[in-house]
Amino acid sequence: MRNKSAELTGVKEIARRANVSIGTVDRVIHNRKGVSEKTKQKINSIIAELGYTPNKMASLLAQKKVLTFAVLIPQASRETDYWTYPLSGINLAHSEVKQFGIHLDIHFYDLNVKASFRQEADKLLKTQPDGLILAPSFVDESIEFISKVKTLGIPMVFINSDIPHQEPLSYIGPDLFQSGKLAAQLISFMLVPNDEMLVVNISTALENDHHLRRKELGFRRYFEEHAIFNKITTLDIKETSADSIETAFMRSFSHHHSVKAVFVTNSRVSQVAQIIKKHNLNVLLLGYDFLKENIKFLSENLINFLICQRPKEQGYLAVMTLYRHLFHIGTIESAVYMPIDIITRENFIFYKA
Amino acid sequence: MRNKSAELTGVKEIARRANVSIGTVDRVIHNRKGVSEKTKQKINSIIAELGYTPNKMASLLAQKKVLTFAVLIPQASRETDYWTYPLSGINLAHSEVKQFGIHLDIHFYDLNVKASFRQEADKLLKTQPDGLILAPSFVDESIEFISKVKTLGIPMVFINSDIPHQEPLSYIGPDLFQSGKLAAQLISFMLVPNDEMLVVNISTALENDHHLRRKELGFRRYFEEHAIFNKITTLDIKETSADSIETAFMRSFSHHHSVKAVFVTNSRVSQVAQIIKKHNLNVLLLGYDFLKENIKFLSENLINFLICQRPKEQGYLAVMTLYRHLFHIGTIESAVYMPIDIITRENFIFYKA
DNA sequence: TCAATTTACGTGTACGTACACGAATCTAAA
DNA sequence: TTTAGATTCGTGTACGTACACGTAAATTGA
Repeated sequence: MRNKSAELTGVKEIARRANVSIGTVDRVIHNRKGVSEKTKQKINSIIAELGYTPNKMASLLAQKKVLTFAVLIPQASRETDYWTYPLSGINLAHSEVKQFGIHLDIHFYDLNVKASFRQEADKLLKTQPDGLILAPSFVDESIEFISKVKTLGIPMVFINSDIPHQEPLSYIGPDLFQSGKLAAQLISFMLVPNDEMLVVNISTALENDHHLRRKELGFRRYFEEHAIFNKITTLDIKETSADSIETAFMRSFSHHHSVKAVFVTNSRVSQVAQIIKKHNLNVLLLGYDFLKENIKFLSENLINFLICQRPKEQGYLAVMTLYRHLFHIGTIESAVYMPIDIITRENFIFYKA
Repeated sequence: MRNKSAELTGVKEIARRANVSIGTVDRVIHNRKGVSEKTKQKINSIIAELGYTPNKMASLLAQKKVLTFAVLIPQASRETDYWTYPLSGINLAHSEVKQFGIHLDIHFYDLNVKASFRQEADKLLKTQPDGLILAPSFVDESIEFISKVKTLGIPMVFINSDIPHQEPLSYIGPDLFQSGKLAAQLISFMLVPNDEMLVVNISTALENDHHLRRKELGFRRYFEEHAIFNKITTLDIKETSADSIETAFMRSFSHHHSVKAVFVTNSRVSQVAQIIKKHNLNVLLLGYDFLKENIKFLSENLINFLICQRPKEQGYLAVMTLYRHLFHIGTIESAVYMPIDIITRENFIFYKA
């Protein structure tokens, strides 16, 4: 006898108090049928009285449960290694939970090829995963996919971007509008009357630029709210080759004589930094994301601020959220907006992307 | 037979391959004596070959292990509720790991009473904890305590501040010097020639002000490195009553006619904000920590930047680090420097302190 | 060489839960 | 009353590991 006293818990004790066997208690706990209403109530009341919570370790052990989480996110590309960060967060989390029998089934799609999303999504569904982590970059394709997932009853977590009215288990990612406001505030500190600003949205025609719009809206809102009337010009660039960007940017820049600050609404800010360096322009430059290229220009002082929303932590939290949901650990928040981090030359070395 | 095939792992399989019983394998795994060198080597090589890792669930279940983590941190006080944040992180982590048999034994000391540290430290040691989380605010007292802890072989994590040459399992907290540099950079954006700056260190005589010095050093270093020669004045205030601070601050302020920015090196920045509000002064104000009072002034635009180092996450990580250490999950880094977060009026609502 | 140790190993039970199987009781139709 | 069928419940084994206990083999001393 290992534990002398205090055998206050466990199905055995419940069974003893209810004058039934542990099998019956087990049935009640898992709402299986085959128990009379009377004994079920009796057992439930004892469970409540004892504040019984099942021993996870024993439960997992007995179940020999192996859960598979499917992941569907963009492939990191030559253009940007952004998605390596969420991926590393996902892998980190996995390394912590795999001992509890959790497997990962990771699928990548190409941000430039919508068909690849469909293809991987279908492939993924066939494996019947127990949970899904999705970066819903393509809106229509995602909605179609999500409806299938929902009918299968697979819990789902969105990361990086949300899609309205889809109600996943949880959304983990940024609040785009607010991050635009923050960019505006940072610039506003250094603004004097008559300074102009440039908002640069760079994306291929294929990509959904909804994200960028939200940021720009937040950016402009800030100045409205604070009654700051410096001129803001928007520059949309739909062709992402270096030359195209340079041509478009320099044309716009030459039209506006007192541009003091440039706000690039996504991680392509390094391409603008390159141009600024080449033409030796004197402007404040703000952009997004902790990417190698961006950090390079940040440390050269060509980019002044990077706004970042913990891509690695997003991946980590996504896995942990599914894990916690399926193992009934704690409560799950339906949306986790990541902190909006400000990265500068002085703090980037401590940033854990 | 639940698992049809793939019985590739587990002590049983090891035992089978080595032609021994699981008892012998068990002895080898736990380096217990009573195994011949030959079979030990054989078993070890099979373990290596199989890449065997013990099933934590089964192991914990069999051990019926209950681990106690002792925590020794300052009591949150009227002056500052800072320590409620690390505490909440500790509790959050606990809620996630208590199902694995981890208990917490939390002790608080009074930052104004050194004796309370000693007292609680002694009390704590008597309970023979399996791990310790320590905020070593008082240097000498901590060193004495730490040596006792070390002789007992109790793994230990420091949070919030470090003590050199003590080599805990891990240090989790800020890099003070670097955060001072960041403050300097933020100010430098808005600086014009002849602007002056004020560095304000507020602490009781009892407290160790080593922290504040490190930040000030970083702050000054930034300007040196960038060859910026605006005047910086240091103001040390050793009496923390509101009146004393106001008198000292206003005296200094009136001596320097073009103070553009004030850098308060700890969380007492709200007291300075109060003065600035009262006297309607027009200066940039930077300080530390996500406290209610500070946030109030931040949203009133009286404080412009708060530097924050995730106190909640520090507590969370401390518990998780001990947990992971004792359960042999992953590898433990000897120092985890928290990201240096910049909090402004526009992003504070998303900050998870 | 034989007993007394020591060394080396095997066996059995326990941890708390899950679940298959089967036994007992009850209900209702013949 | 008999019996088929449903309902309600108990029993046994398994999950992978830890550890106490017991036993066989090797070693030592005389």
